[in-house]
Amino acid sequence: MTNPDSRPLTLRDVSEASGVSEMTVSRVLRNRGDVSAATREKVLEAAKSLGYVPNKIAGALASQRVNLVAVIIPSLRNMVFPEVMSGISAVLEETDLQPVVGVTDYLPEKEERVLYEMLSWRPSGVIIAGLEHSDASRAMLKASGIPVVEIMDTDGTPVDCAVGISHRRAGRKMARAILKQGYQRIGFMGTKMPLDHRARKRFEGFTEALAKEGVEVVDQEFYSGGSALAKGREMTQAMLDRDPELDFLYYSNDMIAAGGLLHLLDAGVDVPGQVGLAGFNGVELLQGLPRQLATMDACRDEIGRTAAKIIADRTQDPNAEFERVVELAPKLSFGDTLKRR
Amino acid sequence: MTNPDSRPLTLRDVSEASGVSEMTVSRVLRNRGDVSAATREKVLEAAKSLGYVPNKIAGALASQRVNLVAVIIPSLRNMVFPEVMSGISAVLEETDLQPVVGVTDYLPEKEERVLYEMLSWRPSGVIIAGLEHSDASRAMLKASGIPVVEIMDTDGTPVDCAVGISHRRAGRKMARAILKQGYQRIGFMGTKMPLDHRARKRFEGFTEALAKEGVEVVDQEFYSGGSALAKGREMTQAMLDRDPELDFLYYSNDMIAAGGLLHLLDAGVDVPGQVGLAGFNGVELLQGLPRQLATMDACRDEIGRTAAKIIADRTQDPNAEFERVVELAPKLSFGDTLKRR
DNA sequence: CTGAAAGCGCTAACAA
DNA sequence: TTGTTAGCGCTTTCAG
Repeated sequence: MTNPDSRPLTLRDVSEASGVSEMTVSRVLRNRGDVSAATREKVLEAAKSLGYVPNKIAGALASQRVNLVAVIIPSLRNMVFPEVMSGISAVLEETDLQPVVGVTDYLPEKEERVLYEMLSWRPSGVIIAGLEHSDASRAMLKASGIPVVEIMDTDGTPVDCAVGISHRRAGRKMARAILKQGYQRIGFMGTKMPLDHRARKRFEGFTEALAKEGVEVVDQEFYSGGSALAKGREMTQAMLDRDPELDFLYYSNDMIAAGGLLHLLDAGVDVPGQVGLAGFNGVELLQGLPRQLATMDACRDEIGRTAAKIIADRTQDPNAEFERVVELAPKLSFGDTLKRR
Repeated sequence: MTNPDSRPLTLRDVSEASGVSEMTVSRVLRNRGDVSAATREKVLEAAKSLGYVPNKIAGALASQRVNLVAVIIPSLRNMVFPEVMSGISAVLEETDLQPVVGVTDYLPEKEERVLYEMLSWRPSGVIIAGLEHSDASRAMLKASGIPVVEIMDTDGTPVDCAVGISHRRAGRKMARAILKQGYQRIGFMGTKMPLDHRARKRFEGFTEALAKEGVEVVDQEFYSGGSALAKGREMTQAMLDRDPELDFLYYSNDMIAAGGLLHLLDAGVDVPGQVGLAGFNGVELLQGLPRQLATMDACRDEIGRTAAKIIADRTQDPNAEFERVVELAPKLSFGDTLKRR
């Protein structure tokens, strides 16, 4: 704030400094329409030497166009979302659209506030995590008249369109893989997050597929707060203390699974011979653990890219075709912790 | 996009629906000025039933006020920045200001673009990581006429004001602690990031303090890309192969330090007896490792809070007093990997 | 190729 | 307590 009182520069300032009409200055600055090289030169020089920064607020109001895409996610702490963001940014950087992030902390009311706030800037599109929203949020999305892509999840009905994976199917797939390896006494650990619908759906799919084979989860535990690695350790120890016969542990995310793995190795348990282990997400962060964790890739980057692509296409051409639901297939990697024989 | 062609609602629509003037509708919706309970009621009902979402673009243009704070950081992947964001959000949530994030990927040119883009929305303040910016960026910040807080680092001269820690001092402090424990043959591993000025300054402070005691870093290695944990493992193994006499390893961040730790334990090395270890950042993520890493807390949350506080105060009162440089003191934790005797 | 006029949707300032 | 008027800084549109 070296320049606290001087009025911000306007087009008019550039116009006066260059002796060119505001309109033509505006054209030059936006590379719109034909402007003679000489005039363009004059304008550019004046703008640069003054240090003019255009006022997008006025521009957006006049043109009724805002090159912003609202991206609404539950958290930045969970590495999943920064990775989705990367995919989105990578695609939007090829266009003139810009992502703007809003964080909901997994709270529907906060989601509603954030959404309202973002929509009031009249963005060109919305990318929002999950298919579960308050009625008011759904109403706002519907009324907005802009492309809306719900991401991460495809188990449900999108307001407009969706890109993600089926977490229910992912849970089932993992359950089948575990049973196939001959594991039988299975424990589950996850976050205590009634509002993390995707974790819930995975768990539901998981138990459902087990049930189909007559197997039930022997024990389960949910945590909240604290360091995931440490919690994974603690819960794993506690669960094995309660039931030393457990032969498989399924975790709702890779971090707590890693904690569990470290505990088991410390305790001298044979992994995966005596006890198998699997997490979820395929976070790159964790490559380099003593054992490579069995996990399932959530297609984060591709989800981001696909969602951004849909927004970009539909922004460019409102009649562009698009799929209502894009279901990606998560890849199961067995790592070193899911193979009995 | 269920509602693709219908014109977005305006104040006028609410005005007509409620039979109240636009101005009064505006007052109600902003809780400004005195409005009779009856009128307020009518307006609120009309607005809600129509599903009206105000147009902040028009509002901002008319009022010359934008309740946005631009937050410009190098990356969302490095957990440091989401944590700073939390601090910022926590404070701004008490005000009517909203953070908007821009990511630079550690590239000065991208920083310049992002800054330009954000300033063109005329935010109420800027929080930007680091003290090193291109001339153009510094010029824009100076000319903006709004409060600018440069965060994370205090080794240098801020454009307006700064909140952070001295990374040089942090490096020195760690060096002294290591020497004091009697370690002598010290190796260093870090990211290959010429543009990560803070890591560079830590390293400079580190070598400087060692030099003062006549000690030199015996070996050093820099990496880029890949999983930090895995890289930490590999580099550590390679370095110890090159020089088995090393007795201390200093890493530029906790993730690679954790990889190093896992390798050493696998290799049966006595930590910290035979080889000591230290990282940087104090990421909570890593609590739960077999040994608690020695590290230094970068005061991320407090940096975010303090920076946001400064912006909030100065936005409310342009003449508010504030410190030009707030240097926080990083706390050194010895954990289990930095104590010889 | 360049310019003039008329708003975009809202709010500051004033009047009633 | 409520309403009226005049812009905010730009872009659209239409005329030169």
